[in-house]
Amino acid sequence: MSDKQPPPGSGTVPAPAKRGRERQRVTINDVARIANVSKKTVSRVINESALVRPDTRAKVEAVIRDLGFSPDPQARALALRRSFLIGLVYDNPSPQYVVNMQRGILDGIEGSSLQLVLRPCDRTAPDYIDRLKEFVTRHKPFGLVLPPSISEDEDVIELLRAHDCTYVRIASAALDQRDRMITTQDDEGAAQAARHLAALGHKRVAHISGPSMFRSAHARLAGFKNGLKEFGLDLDPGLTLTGSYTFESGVRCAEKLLYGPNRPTAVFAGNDEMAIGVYQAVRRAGQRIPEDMSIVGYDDTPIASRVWPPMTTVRLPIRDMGAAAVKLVLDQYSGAATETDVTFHPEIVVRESTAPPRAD
Amino acid sequence: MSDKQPPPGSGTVPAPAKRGRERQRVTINDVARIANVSKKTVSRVINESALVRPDTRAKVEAVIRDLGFSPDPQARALALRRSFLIGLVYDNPSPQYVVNMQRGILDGIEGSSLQLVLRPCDRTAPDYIDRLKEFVTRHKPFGLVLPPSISEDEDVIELLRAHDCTYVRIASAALDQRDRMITTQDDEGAAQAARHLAALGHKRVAHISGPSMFRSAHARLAGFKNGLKEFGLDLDPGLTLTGSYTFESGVRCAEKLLYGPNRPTAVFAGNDEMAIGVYQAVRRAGQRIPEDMSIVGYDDTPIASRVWPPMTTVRLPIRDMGAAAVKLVLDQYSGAATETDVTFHPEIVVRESTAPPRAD
DNA sequence: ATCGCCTCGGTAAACGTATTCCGTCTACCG
DNA sequence: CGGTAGACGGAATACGTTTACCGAGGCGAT
Repeated sequence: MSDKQPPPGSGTVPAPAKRGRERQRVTINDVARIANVSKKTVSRVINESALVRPDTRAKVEAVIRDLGFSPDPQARALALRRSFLIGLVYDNPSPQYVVNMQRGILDGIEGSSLQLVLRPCDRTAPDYIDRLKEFVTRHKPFGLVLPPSISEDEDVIELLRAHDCTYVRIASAALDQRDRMITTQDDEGAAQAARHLAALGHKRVAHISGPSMFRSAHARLAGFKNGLKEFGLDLDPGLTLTGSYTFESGVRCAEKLLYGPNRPTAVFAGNDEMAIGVYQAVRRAGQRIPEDMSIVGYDDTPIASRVWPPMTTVRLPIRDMGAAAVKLVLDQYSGAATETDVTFHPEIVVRESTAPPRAD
Repeated sequence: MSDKQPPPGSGTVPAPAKRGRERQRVTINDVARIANVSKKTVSRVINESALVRPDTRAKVEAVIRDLGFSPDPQARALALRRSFLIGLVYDNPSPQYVVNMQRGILDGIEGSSLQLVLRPCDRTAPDYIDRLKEFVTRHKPFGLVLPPSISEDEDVIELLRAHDCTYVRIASAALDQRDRMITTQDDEGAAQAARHLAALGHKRVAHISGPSMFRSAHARLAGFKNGLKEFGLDLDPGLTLTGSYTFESGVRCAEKLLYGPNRPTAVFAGNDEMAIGVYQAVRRAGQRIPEDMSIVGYDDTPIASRVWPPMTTVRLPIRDMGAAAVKLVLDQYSGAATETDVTFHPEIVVRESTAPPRAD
């Protein structure tokens, strides 16, 4: 059926089969007509405007349900100059971290009309900021979720501000500004790791930190030092290496520790990915975990509980953080005057990769 | 600020700063004006129409570059009734598989104006098909990539056909129809695993297959049997278990094998995720890999080379497959009469989780 | 009864691109 | 030099939604 009234008197053309498409898409006009309201009122209902009486709203919503109407995202995007895409912009080298973040975001957009689009990028690429800018100006995302590293790039933040693009940062609490942010107490998590190892009796402990580009790397290093200090221990600078949050870098650093002077009895890695690298190096050297070397990771990604022995690590509720990030984006849109930052607390989960050091 | 043009003749306002927004978005009209062509010609250039002279095309393209113009995706989507989103619809229980597939798709859309959106779903949910339908009708994706399990659901295919939504299936070669498909010779890969184990001297081998919902599970089981047969071996039905492609199911099945009668000396798991579960169970039982139990996985996801000992597995070029899938979608759009299916061949990569069985 | 707020309607114009239906002009081939 | 196919223009409309501007009616409070 055409939704256009044929001009009265021109009864010649059958009219119905408008265009080749079988059944025409139901539009906001149909809803308005059937519900006996104006299309603007329908629009008001859809956009959650408060200026609509409850019974009217109910009536419109009933028609919407009956007709199975849902507003065309492309048309809305064009009119609102804002699409309904949530962009996940990441350059995190740990795939597991990214997967968990994705899950969280998907949890968060459940029930909304948002879609998750992936925007991996390479912070070392020269055109990285331009590509991001192009994405923002072209696709006008509804919101952006910025996990660590990206979230700590002030150029990015400035860019997003300039184009008033909604964003939520996920970052270490170290950042000065706490607006629109999901923070984690990385120093606290690292301190827990330090206390755990110190309590087991380790004296010579090593740390493999993440790349300096990540604030979390600094925060975890600092927290680890502080935790050790509580037990009167110092972190030997010679046992403080810098990796890149990747498996391979974990292997490399661990090998330096194993074959260098002053071999440590325990290693705290900046993330699970590198900790698994330490596993590999220790195993390759024919040594045992935890008897010959205790290992602690960070993040508690799935692999931590899949390796043998199951790995002691600091749990970060990455998935929950992703969901919370979306919630903040949504809140910012609806103008709800809720909190603009959420803090998550890490917690050590002790498994079997840590034990007292062997008596030498 | 009103966005209404002042009536001509009222030369009081400076006019340029139209709307509060700083710099106005450059549109196709600007390009047409500056390039001295009609906006239709610009549209023709953008949409790769053949009916445009090379020099005209060059001129327009130059202006496009100078102005930094790029057509508004939302407006295009509205006009073309087709968005520029590539949907990855998956229910694969192995996160690593999904990550690799994502990477491949991202490789594939590089340089195009497409975006990757994630559509996880649950094939066991009652409304799973309705939700997919809603996505397709509402967002009118440019194309869908369907990895195994989803790709094997004929209801889905029928749905997509009805809404003429472009899609590409990734599936075991077992499927009868080979159109719009990325196929892998799963039986061949499994046969390689069988030959490898048989050549090492294993007689009692077990198989943990994936859920019957996946064709790959059947293909790998069949291929494994055939491979064994080449060496005069049979697959004991009692040593043929069915998992769900998850780590936990791998653990459960392995425990049955370890503590059941007729303990095997080698296990071939339907994917890496389950194979890692076998690792776990064997380790938990205090046994050694590969001395007490040889293990072979499937997929060669990153975890395979991260565990200890590095795992022998059958490599599937998942990332390449994802990229190839996008290529097929793009080809279908441009009407290029290229091949409509691509076949990938798996290849066993021998690491250290397999060895001859101990002499009992 | 009157004022003022809340609710809702009508019309028209955006938003930026694609498409359709011609018609005109150029260039090239024979 | 004529014919023809290819290249391009102009104007209008569609795509489906939002929004601006105004105004009208209803209802409770004063």
